[in-house]
Amino acid sequence: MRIGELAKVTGTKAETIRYYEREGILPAADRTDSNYCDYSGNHLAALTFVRRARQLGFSMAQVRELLALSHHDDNPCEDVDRLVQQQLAEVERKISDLMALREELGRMLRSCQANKIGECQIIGSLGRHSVV
Amino acid sequence: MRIGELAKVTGTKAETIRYYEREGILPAADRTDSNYCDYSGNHLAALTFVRRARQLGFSMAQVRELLALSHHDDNPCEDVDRLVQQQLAEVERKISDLMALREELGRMLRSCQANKIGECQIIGSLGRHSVV
DNA sequence: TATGCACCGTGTAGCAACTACAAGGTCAAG
DNA sequence: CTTGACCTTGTAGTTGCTACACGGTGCATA
Repeated sequence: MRIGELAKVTGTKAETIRYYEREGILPAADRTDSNYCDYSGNHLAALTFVRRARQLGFSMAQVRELLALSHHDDNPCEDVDRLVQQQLAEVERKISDLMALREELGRMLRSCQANKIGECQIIGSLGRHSVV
Repeated sequence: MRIGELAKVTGTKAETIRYYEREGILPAADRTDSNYCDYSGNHLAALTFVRRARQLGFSMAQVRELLALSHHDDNPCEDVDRLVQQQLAEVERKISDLMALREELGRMLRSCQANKIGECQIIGSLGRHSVV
């Protein structure tokens, strides 16, 4: 399978695949006589794994850990659990930050009854207080 | 006021302040005889504005716009409103993305009853489906 | 057989928004 | 007069890609 096809079936840009290979996130592909990359089902599986983990918000470093863990079938999965829990906590933190922001932005919009910048509460509020 | 003091009162790193100046987000500071930066109350106000806008999730480009708008007291504040509304919409999009992620991660955690990587549903689920 | 076009490979540079040095200058206290 | 905290400039690193430019390859069509 050439890089374009792998790109298409995984919804990943070819350049991103090359980047993963360079970074050692994906194993190097075989090469044809004319130096084209030749990807196997293993590559497809690995790339799918990586993309999915990235979509779930795991960092590249965490993806490396998950990949390493996934290669040891006999180990307990506490470590995987821990990574997922960490990520869940991180996501929850982000959600609550963003909800605070949403409140603040909503307040700003409601506060502005003026129609000149000079009296605009929004512009004013940017200068004064600190967030939350 | 020297850069260290401005940094302290605004909770910004000195290097970040220099970066803002280089980028033209903040006006250049005056210099003392020994070439130290000398910041005024205007700089403090501008930096406070910038930091607050950044904390609210506005991009540097948006901050530039907000700054430009804030300098025209007589203009209507529709444009400011529009920027805040855009940002609010963006924040809401991020919140819903993250809530979907939270669901997914929670599902993964609950699904794993195994204690070996080989049977781990979490590792398994990373390989198979696509995100929502 | 020639040629055109889509594809591929390598290498390098760019994005956002900082952050982290290194190498050297300045200033006040002890 | 030296120590230490502060300051300056310049450069390079961070994360996770993305976007070229330049040249080679493969296949269908004229």
